[in-house]
Amino acid sequence: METLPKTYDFKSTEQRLYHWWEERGYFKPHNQPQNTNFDAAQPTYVISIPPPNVTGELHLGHAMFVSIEDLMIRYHRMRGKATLWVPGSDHAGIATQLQVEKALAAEGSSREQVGREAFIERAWTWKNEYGGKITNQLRRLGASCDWERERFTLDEGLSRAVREAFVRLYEKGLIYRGPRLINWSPGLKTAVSDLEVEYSQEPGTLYYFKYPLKGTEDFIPVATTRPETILGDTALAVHPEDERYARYVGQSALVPMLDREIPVIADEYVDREFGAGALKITPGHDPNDYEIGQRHNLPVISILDRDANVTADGGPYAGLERFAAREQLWADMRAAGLTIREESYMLNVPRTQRGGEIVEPMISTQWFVSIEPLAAAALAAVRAGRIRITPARFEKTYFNWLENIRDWCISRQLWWGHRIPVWYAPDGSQFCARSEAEAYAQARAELGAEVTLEQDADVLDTWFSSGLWPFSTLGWPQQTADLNYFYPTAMLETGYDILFFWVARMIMMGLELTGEVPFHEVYLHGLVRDKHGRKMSKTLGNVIDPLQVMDEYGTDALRFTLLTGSTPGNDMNLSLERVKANRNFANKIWNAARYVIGKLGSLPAEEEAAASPPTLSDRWILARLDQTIADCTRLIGKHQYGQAGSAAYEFVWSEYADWYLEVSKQQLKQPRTALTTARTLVSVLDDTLRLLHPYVPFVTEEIWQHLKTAAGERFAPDGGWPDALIVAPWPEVKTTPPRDDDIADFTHLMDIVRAIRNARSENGVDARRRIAATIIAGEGAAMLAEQREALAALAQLAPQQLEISAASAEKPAAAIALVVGSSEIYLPLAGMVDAAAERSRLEKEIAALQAQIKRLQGLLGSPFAEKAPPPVVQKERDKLADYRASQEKLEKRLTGLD
RNA sequence: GGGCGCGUAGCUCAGCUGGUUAGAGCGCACGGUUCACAUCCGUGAGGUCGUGGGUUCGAGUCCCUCCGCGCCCA
Repeated sequence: METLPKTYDFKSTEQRLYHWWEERGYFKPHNQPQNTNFDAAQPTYVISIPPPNVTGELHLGHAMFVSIEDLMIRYHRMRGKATLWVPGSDHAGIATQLQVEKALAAEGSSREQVGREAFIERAWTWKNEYGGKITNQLRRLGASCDWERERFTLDEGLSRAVREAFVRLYEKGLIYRGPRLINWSPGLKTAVSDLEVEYSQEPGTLYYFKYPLKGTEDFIPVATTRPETILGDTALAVHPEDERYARYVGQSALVPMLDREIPVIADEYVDREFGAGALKITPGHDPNDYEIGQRHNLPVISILDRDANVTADGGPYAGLERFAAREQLWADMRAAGLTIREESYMLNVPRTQRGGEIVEPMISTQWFVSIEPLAAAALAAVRAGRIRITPARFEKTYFNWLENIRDWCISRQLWWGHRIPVWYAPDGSQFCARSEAEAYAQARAELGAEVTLEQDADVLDTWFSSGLWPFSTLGWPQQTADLNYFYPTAMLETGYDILFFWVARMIMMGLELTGEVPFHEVYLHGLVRDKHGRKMSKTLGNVIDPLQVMDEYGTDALRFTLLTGSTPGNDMNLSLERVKANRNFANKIWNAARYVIGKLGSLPAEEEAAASPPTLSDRWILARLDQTIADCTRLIGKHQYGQAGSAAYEFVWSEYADWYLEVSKQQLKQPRTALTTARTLVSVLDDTLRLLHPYVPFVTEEIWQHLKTAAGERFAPDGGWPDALIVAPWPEVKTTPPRDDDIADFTHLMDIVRAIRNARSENGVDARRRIAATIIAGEGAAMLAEQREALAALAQLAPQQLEISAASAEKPAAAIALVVGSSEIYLPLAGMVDAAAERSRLEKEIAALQAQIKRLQGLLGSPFAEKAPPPVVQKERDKLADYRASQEKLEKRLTGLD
């Protein structure tokens, strides 16, 4: 006979099982083009992993997405779909480059010193050394990805996809290059996209000053938060209806300290209430000003260079750093009598998502995706329901963003990334091609054989390659067998914080390049915060490391906590107490199984009990299992993963373990019922493990393997034991229609047991003492009689002194009387029943019932009885009848006491 | 300025399309060495579901107001 340790030891289990699963090939689709018996008609279920940064370290965001996606994957695998989870990682241009630069700096070197080629080599070394870290951490979470299909965004295949995508968009006129106002990161020395800029409210200063007008002593007062940009002003704007300044429109103003002449213009954009009511226009360094500049054909002056130092256009300030220039200029203006005042002001400061330093809007020649046509298609796909987003409210966010989208700046002045596939000839003409050779072919045809080309120095935004992820990982642009079979994918699961960065861009790219939606469904989860709802941060010191949590409580406990503690699209606060509780849950299942497996060794032979029909308890647990299977399946289908998990949890703990296992102890002692009981124990446990497997894969697989061995052929499920739980079929409801009467009967028994336990506890009866009981159960008598052993065991009654009858004239006098539905229970607690106390207790019970009766009488006398649906009304009528019957019984007892 | 989410038991959270004495875990009180489990078992206390109003026979659930917290976009 097999014996299991007393507690579940996740440490000795998790790694072993993970390797075993992987080795056995369970992470691969059972049906795939590489198989000899491949069937292209079989349905698939595919998820592309949100590729973590290759330099990243596991955090709870990863733990969250892995838990949810692995649940989805395991569920569909068990449902029989050809299930594929494509793993991979992202080269994360800026993040990785910064890491490598940091390493170089530590050696007293820099990327400029080592040069581009050596730097990239260095980055690859870095990637190869640390890149496996994050994927190994994903494995620890139990991620059942097909690792043989693992991809990296800078792989040759994916790089080819990136070049192909670029060329196609370029040839279609959807990619262009040109000078535009972009967000410049002076620290990183690269352009970043609008999305990579974060705005933070910070206290600052609003500077008021006089804008001198040419040829007069007059001036217009102007306010600005960034005085240094005065150097780049090319107009002064007032509101067209502003009487204060109307007469100046058309005249010229003089840029302070530079005396450059600029026009005074009128534009509706000016807010007369703000500051002094007039606006200086700096098209070279402000997005709004840039637009006004375009409307008025204003010249654009760049007064800051790539390092955010003042350019020659800044005259005497040339060479100063931007904030030094601000101070110097303001001091000079003060000396010149041009300043008015300064007031403190809350600034909206643009900072880079990565480096955190202040972004400088500036004119720069960059590559852009002409986004509107792509956005239109992406909008249409979701509007038409070809892609469904859960929770649905994010569709609105998605629409709103795409409807107001601006061209996407895709070039980055970095080295680590996909080099832009464009080559320039000495005369400036550009050739966009899939390879250098192709570019040369084009150039020679146009410019002659002697032409020499130079490739664009920039790389592409990392999100450009991420946008191709669902199809590039499957082989696109080649029409591979994988692509044909597995694309479009089924589900895209990720955090709502990258809806725009990633999800929307994949939809746009997928539709444009493959003509199909890249996935049919999007599921967005929320952020994981600390137990008080604060964002986790190193400065707050409240970061919870998932690896530590797994070390302490096990992977299953963490997964179950994340899965049942969150609702779609909402942030969750993680508390370690809850993780601990879920570790206990894993142990609970373990011990239930330990009991079942232990019992299987000591059963009577088959012939002794071959024909025993299931008892009420057996039928009840099977009926409840069916309900739980139906609930879990329905809820998972609706993406209500938390509720489905809780339903399984409740079933295992509060029904199977707390009640059925206890009953089974009695039933197993009797040869008549032993075998059916064992069979029921095994089959309910088997199905329950299947239901829980997507949530807590390790403990369930481990138990299931033990169960399979112990139960053997004798108690095998229909169709036999599969090789492993991970590939076992998802449970089906076995009995239809549901056996509601069995549930009602057993529930009645449970109510009786609870009432007796309660009475015992309230009367201070020693928990170990077996007491006598008389139960008068009317129509329920036969049912209870059949369950008398169970009843006696559960309520700690003395079996010889347990009387169950339909009706009885003899009601013990010195006894506590309980009424549970249609049953009356008498507990003759010799020497413990105080008549006065019993009377007062009964009176209290009666009063409570009367209150309920009164309430229901009122309800049923109201329009409720007319207007509510008949079944609802009937339910209340039945309740009223029950209460009345109970009241009657208790009153009789009360008078009987005299 | 526009949009969204949250506010339910001391704490962390469920509660799907409104159905009538509101659930879980932890914590708390009392009692338990019953042959699966003290990472456990039994019993119990604890909530006017942020506020005010409305719709309805019926509202934690739908609508509006306000208060508090958070997020996204501009």
